[in-house]
Amino acid sequence: MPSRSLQNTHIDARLRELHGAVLDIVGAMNRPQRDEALIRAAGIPLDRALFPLLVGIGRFGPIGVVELADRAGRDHTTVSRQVARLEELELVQRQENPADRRVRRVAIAPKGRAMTAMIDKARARMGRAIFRTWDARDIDELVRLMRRFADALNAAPPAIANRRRGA
Amino acid sequence: MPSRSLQNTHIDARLRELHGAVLDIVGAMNRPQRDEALIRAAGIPLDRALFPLLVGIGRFGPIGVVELADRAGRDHTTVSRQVARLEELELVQRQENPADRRVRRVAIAPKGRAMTAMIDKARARMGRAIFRTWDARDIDELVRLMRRFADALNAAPPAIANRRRGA
DNA sequence: TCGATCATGTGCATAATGCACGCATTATCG
DNA sequence: CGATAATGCGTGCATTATGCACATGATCGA
Repeated sequence: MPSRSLQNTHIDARLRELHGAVLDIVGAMNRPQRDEALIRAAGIPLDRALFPLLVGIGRFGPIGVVELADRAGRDHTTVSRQVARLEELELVQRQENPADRRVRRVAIAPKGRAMTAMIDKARARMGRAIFRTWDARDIDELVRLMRRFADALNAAPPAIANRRRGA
Repeated sequence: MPSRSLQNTHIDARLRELHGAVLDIVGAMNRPQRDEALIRAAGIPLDRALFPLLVGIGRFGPIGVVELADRAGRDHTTVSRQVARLEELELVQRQENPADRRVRRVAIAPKGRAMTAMIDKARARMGRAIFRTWDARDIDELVRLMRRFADALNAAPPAIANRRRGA
């Protein structure tokens, strides 16, 4: 078994590569053209700022405003306003929660569901194109390891990284 | 060999899981608390908007404003202004490029290098904590597959996804 | 050589963002 | 219990980030 310092050297080198890959992926996701292409594909005009929230609500909803804001990395007041706009567009709806009447869970509305469905289809098309040449085993491994990595990231010590969902 | 439709079914299911993991990772990276914790660790106060650019310049610099803007997912005019502020703070410097005098390559300055070095150290600490319990093989696979995934994402057909660096 | 393309930057109007604060509800603890 | 802290949400308000239109200088291509 290699020494601790050798292990760290190995990990540090991999960490640097990993960071590069994460930056590329985050960059790709943050690119507004991406959203706009998907939005056009969905046929409904939508402000760029609203798009990630709609996707998040479709994916994780019904969800509270605070948690949604945490996911989006924005202040909850900002998200609150944007959710209000999404509600005006009838893409989502806020519903009272009898169990805890502090939270107003935001759920996707039929119109919004239709939109996220088209977006999902576009994403699936893109994904199939990307992974066409991949071994099934590599795909499975990518998914498994990225899931594990994401979980570890969100469970990381608050002092260095960040906390999540009160967990 | 399974039929094409079965393959697609399998890929679609994995794609959905993958999307979830990507959202979690992007969410973690976009969380402002993360940046602020790292900035505090580095000891120098820095606007949140400037932080990702400084990291990007430290990582990919010397780099042109347009390419940097593309990576950040912002308009190049916005990035141009923010780079100007970073230069005022003496964290980066813009240098003329004799080979192509249109571009002013942005490079990290000593003061900025010191800052990114501290940030890198903090990230490495976090990374070691996260991967402490991982097999070396899993780490290697994660890095390899995420790199491949990131490359594929950036090479994806512009119509559906996005283009990158004029490529 | 000359029009197209590219990298960069400025003026300007707009939209997004976050903070301070308040309200209502729930959790905690003596 | 009962008081107090903590949580979730939303509004007013000031600030700033952002993007578009546009201009300039440089390079490329035919």
